[in-house]
Amino acid sequence: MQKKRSRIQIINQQKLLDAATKVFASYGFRGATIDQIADMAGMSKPNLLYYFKTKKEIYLAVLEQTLNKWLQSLQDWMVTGTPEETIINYINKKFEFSRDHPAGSRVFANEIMEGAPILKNLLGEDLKRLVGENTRVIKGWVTAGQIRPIEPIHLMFMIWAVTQHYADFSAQIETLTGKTLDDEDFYKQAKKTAIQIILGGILK
Amino acid sequence: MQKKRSRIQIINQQKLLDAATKVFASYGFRGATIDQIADMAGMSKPNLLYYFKTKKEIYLAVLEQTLNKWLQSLQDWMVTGTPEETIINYINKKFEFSRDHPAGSRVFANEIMEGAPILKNLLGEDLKRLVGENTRVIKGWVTAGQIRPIEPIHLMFMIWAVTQHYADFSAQIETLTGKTLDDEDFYKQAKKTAIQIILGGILK
DNA sequence: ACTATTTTTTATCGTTTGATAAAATATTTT
DNA sequence: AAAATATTTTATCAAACGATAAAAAATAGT
Repeated sequence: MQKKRSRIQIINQQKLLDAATKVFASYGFRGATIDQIADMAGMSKPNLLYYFKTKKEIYLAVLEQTLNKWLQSLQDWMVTGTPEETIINYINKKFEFSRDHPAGSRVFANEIMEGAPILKNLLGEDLKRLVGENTRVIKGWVTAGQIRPIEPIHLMFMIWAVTQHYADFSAQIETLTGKTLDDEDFYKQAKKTAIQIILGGILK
Repeated sequence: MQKKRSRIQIINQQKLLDAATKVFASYGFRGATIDQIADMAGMSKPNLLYYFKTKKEIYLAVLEQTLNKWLQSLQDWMVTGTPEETIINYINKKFEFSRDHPAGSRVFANEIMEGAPILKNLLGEDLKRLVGENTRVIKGWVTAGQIRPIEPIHLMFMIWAVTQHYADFSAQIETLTGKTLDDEDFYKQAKKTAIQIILGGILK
């Protein structure tokens, strides 16, 4: 039976999770140190370990929180609209996530580049199922002649790639353009270009 | 005056660079350890440090080597052909790099996510210049009415995003599809889809 | 074959890192 | 206000890490 978390506990745990997300986003699990995380949260190391017993525990909590936000942002991709509406909606959601949770996006990227040892289990079959459903929808569009013949899985990879790119490589993008997704105009233009190309590439 | 490198030196340095590229690709600069690198190269740690005095030195050597391969693979993007030919050629080159140097691609990705502290200086203005030239070419296509109106920089980001995605997220791609770019059919299909969509999205 | 040089191994050092124990302080409950 | 509980700080540890010194072994030059 779990005791209910106190007010102070909730505040500090969230403060730590936010700090941890940023540190893990920059340096990955192995490269991040709990000293860094504690510092960024304005806390001592043993105090951090009072809330999360191990480095792995706080990393897991970060992954879980990010994953929830991510899945939540994708819930209604399955809406039954026209291909055009659906794709636009999907790209919108993904761009939103990249803008609102760039650190979370990079945590995923790091985890995957380390071989996704944790995320693989955490996602389990959920992502496979989700991808399976989506590919089936796209396949349906193709056979119904609503879009040009296309390999669904690669279309999905393409959408993921573009939207994540703006979050994961924001450092590079900023040196090249001086802008980030926080810039309203830049955000709109990036999204518009992605939608224009992808829709133009699959619609008849 | 530098003494010429011995046969053994050349072999071992390359062996270390190859191992280091893989380790840095997985864990980034901070997360990688020289023990891991030495192990993977079948060498003792002090022996590694005989060839590269510090961790930073071997990291720099890895970045430099990868950067050279990368720039080399992009040298002739400026060929004056039709937009269609040029884009296809460019995407081809990028896909080739992702297939032949996936670890190198991930080293870049890690470096950029750490804020690109080294790469920023190493690239200096070179990348900016390269990007500037390319955007000018694309802009030319637009004003000449050869392709649909498009924001050049975002088109470039899109091409980078897609091609790099297959290298950087190969772990995820493999769990979802069971395939990697080493699979000839998968490689062709990924490339074909990318070209189809991007060309379809920009050509009139 | 002998010497000089290069390469490898063994031993070790100071720091950093993840983690624990226990004392001190703050907060909540009664 | 006193007692009970929760939180924070101080002190410390063992293991891992980057790095060095010096001896041993291997290779190259004469």
